[in-house]
Amino acid sequence: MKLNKEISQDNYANWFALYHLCQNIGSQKAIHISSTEFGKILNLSQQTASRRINDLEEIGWIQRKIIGKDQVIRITKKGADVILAMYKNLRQILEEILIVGEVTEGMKEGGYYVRIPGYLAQFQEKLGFKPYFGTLNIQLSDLNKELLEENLKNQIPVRIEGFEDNKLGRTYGAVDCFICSVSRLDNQDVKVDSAILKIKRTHHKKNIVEILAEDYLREKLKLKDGDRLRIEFTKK
Amino acid sequence: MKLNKEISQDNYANWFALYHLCQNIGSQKAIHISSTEFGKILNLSQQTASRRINDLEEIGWIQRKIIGKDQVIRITKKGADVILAMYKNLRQILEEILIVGEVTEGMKEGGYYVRIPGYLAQFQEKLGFKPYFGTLNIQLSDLNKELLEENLKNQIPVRIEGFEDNKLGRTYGAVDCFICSVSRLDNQDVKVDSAILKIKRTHHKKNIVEILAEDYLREKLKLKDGDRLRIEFTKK
DNA sequence: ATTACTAATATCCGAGTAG
DNA sequence: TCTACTCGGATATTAGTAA
Repeated sequence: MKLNKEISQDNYANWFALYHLCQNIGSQKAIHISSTEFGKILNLSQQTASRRINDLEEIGWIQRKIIGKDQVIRITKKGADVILAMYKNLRQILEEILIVGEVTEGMKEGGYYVRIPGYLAQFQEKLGFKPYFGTLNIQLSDLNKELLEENLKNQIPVRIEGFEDNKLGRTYGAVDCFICSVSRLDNQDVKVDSAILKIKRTHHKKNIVEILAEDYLREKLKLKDGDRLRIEFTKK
Repeated sequence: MKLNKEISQDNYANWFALYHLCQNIGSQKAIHISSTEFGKILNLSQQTASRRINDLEEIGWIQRKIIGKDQVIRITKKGADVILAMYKNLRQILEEILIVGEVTEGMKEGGYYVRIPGYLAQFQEKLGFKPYFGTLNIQLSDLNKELLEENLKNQIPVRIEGFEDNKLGRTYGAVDCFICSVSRLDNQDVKVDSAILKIKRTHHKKNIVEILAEDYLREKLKLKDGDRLRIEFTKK
């Protein structure tokens, strides 16, 4: 009984059709494809594939030219934006679901910084807490690391300035911190304000992140090696 | 006539249901949601929403507990992987569609490097071509820049080593190059082997990328300011 | 309240086919 | 060949309820 031909933007058949088109366009700017071929891609008949293409054109997600037997399709800006919007949504979802890592042993570089008075004073002043004298190390999967890095790009770091120790005659470099909160995966009620320590010369191989907090996190969250933690950014 | 209840993984109704669930779970590990509420999110009836939840559970994308009137849903690993797979596919699509920028004026830092013999010899040796004495500057949108950065992470750079010039008594830092090819958006047939110059002290504000090639790209591709170029990375 | 069954109905798909 | 129409049958959704 509906009069508008149900060609709406939240029709997921259309979304999937666009998605598959994009996948098959690859790096060309346009694709020559018949409705039969497209039907094969979508696991649908030529007739339905043809209707999909029509619908996508009506929505304005694609542009299409039929020249004789040849049909040339290109994705419009509007269509690319639809893909982009979904991409961004998925990224957000994954960041929320997946920024999770395992507690791993040792207090490495991070702990070193906390114990140097020139840094410690700054941590205390700029982070708003006096950090425990060691850091908690979190091991991330490649994907988690990647997602974390992407996330950090959108954060404004707390910059701990470098300084010189004249007596020792040596220089200490600047360090960036990223405010976050950490919690056990199995108890989201207790979230501890923390900071990720971003040290210049990072391990490129090991996806380990160092967490700074006021409390001794292993005790506070009753953590042992291998326990899983979620890192969150209490953002905007 | 089909006996298997058509609860398949490539059923996009299920995919969208999972997607919307994820969006509403947010950073909680689980969500309390009734089928009526879920129906509102999906723009579907309570009955259909209920069936969707059942289906998702059967596929193994979610896990669900009904305790009295309360229904608690959590995404399984398998479900998260489905989202992740789509994310990765979209990223690939966007990289192919969207790594596009506008030609902008000037030969900036890049050109400087090419003219220094200590660098030039290395460019020639390691890139396999003797670069033109200036670079082409490409202005990227924030998103394009972001996608490019992500892409570069997966590339192995050609490292141009730093060196010292004893006569001048100064040091030159290392530079990373990323092999790519560039082409006009409106003529994908001509692709020019090039390299992105990754200079340490990048403009953090301006999303400008510098391209090195054997030919004078402005001439070779008949470019003027504002023309759009696609940057591609030939295969993985 | 809930979830979810069954039956009625709305929607979608593809065979046949025209242009 | 192509695209894309009509229309009957297949499938999905919802209304009415039960539990």
